[in-house]
Amino acid sequence: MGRTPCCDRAAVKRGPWSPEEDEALRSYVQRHGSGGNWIAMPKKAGLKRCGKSCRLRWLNYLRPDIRHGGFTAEEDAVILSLYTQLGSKWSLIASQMEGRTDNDVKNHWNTKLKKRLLAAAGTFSPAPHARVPAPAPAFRTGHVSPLSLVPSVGIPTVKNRAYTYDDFLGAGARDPFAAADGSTSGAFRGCRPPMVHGGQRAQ
DNA sequence: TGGACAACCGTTATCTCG
DNA sequence: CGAGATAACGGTTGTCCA
Repeated sequence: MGRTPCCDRAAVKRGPWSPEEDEALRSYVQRHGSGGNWIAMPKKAGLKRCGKSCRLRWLNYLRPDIRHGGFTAEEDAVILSLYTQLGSKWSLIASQMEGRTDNDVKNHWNTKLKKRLLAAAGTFSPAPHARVPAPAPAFRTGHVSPLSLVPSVGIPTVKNRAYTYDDFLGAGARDPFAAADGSTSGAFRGCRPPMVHGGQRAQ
């Protein structure tokens, strides 16, 4: 609705990624990181893709620490528990689960867990008010660190602990991939790492 | 204050499998 | 061919800097 597109649709390739494109993106990010600028990166990497598309592809698919599918019952429990506490804060939920992306968690919820929950609610509790746990009011203001809420939830955790900002600074210093991907930044919405310059954030 | 950017999340498109 | 799973897109929001 009257919004300028993030990139020139005519000039960029869209749709599914080819293995060649994956390889180009992977090798570029592994060698250089995103260069601090996803918008400029595809050009440097020789990709005819929107920077946003590259970023998403890397974060959701190409990162070496990503796991796909095969959600365990424990992970299901974590998602369910966090969803009842946080609502659809997929990035927050994903940040509590090793190797999972917000997109993965969201897809898993929408395709499996939601239905399962509805079915279970229908079986065990016909009362309308008891069907789906009402999500907690969304907080997007960033005035409160969302992670600070998680330890009080009393959930089974997949990770040993919740990461802290310092953990990621440290990980970034050790691991070029962690430095490049920004994968867990969602956990720090409202208390993000400072930008270095021109809107770029230190990872 | 507005532009640029990353991050986020809902929705849609595409693929896969029965 | 339809349903389910997954990948990608579109639009919004929040933060930073000039």
